[in-house]
Amino acid sequence: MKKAIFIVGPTATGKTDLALKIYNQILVSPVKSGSVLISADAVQVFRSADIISGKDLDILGDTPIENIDVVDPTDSFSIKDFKKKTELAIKEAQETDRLPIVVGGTGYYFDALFSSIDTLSIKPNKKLRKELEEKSLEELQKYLGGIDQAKLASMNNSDVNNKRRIIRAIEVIKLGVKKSYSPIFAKEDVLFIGLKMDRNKLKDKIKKRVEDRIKNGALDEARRLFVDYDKLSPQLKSANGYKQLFSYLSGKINFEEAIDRWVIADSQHAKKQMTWFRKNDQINWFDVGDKDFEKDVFRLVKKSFTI
RNA sequence: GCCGAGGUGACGGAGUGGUCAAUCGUAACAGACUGUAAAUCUGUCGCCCGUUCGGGCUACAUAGGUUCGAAUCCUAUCCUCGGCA
Repeated sequence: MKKAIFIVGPTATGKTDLALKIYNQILVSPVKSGSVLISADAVQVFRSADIISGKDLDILGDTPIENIDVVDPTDSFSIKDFKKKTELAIKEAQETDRLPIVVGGTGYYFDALFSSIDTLSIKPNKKLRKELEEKSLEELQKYLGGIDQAKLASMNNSDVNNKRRIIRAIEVIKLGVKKSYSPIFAKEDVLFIGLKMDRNKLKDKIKKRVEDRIKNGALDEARRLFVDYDKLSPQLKSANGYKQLFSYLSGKINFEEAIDRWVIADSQHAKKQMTWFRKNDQINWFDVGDKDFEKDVFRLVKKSFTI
């Protein structure tokens, strides 16, 4: 018997919409006391970041959802916070006989729920990071090799060239691993539903969606946040849409270019999300281009939970 | 019409006789990922063979020419942009 539903897939495939439908379906089920919607999204955690980040407030209506609007735009939020909050929400759901439905596109966040990431307890050391960031890649590699040759040797070509990863590695070694977190369940305990879409169609949809968000006041939202730009969380500053509109507001690029770049960033994001999720062989994929895909999803849900 | 600048791979833009299938950036494609993950990083990127290595073909507006050798020099044509008419 599965213990939860995870709805994954690239942006703009209608994950929230499907989650809500399943939520409503389970609401009327005689064997479950309902479900709990939990978001796995690294940007929608921020308050005041609504339109550009694509919170589906309109389709959610009054339906409660966890992990949305949990921090201020100037706060930081990390995978550690996600793991903590999500596990709490899942436990609570289980205690009240409700089914946890985690929906989102941040693959890394999902993975954190299945593995004991020992280094997660090691907080970022701002001073150390600042200090190390000034060093060149070569210097950092040398430094890491000096304190932990094995770690350096274990890093792949991609990571060895990634300053950020080397700095984190050094940080971890300096502070030492303290405690480990055990996962709340295994991948096999989860019914994975993956939504996908033809790449070109997805690109078109992303473009339209960006245009809609502009019509719905994305620029005003960006302006409001831009006032406190220096204090904003780096995560928000670099998030799709925000990054480009901030760039426009600071006069670096014109509006049209900002829009174009936003669309491109979203498409690239979708591609990277697919790269991430493709590795997970537990996912049951559904093409949202198929007319009857929802029926198939419901059939699978029913079968998996006997509701 | 005259004067000036220029036409390079999907795009931007280097290169100004040989080491050029052509630096670099973007886009695209594939991938990595253990506290920034919508982040950060890696690989590929004219076509065809062949394993790394290599080999062949077609290419720097078009057509000729000079030269052992041209994206680079010369001539003509077409086109673009700026200035003057």
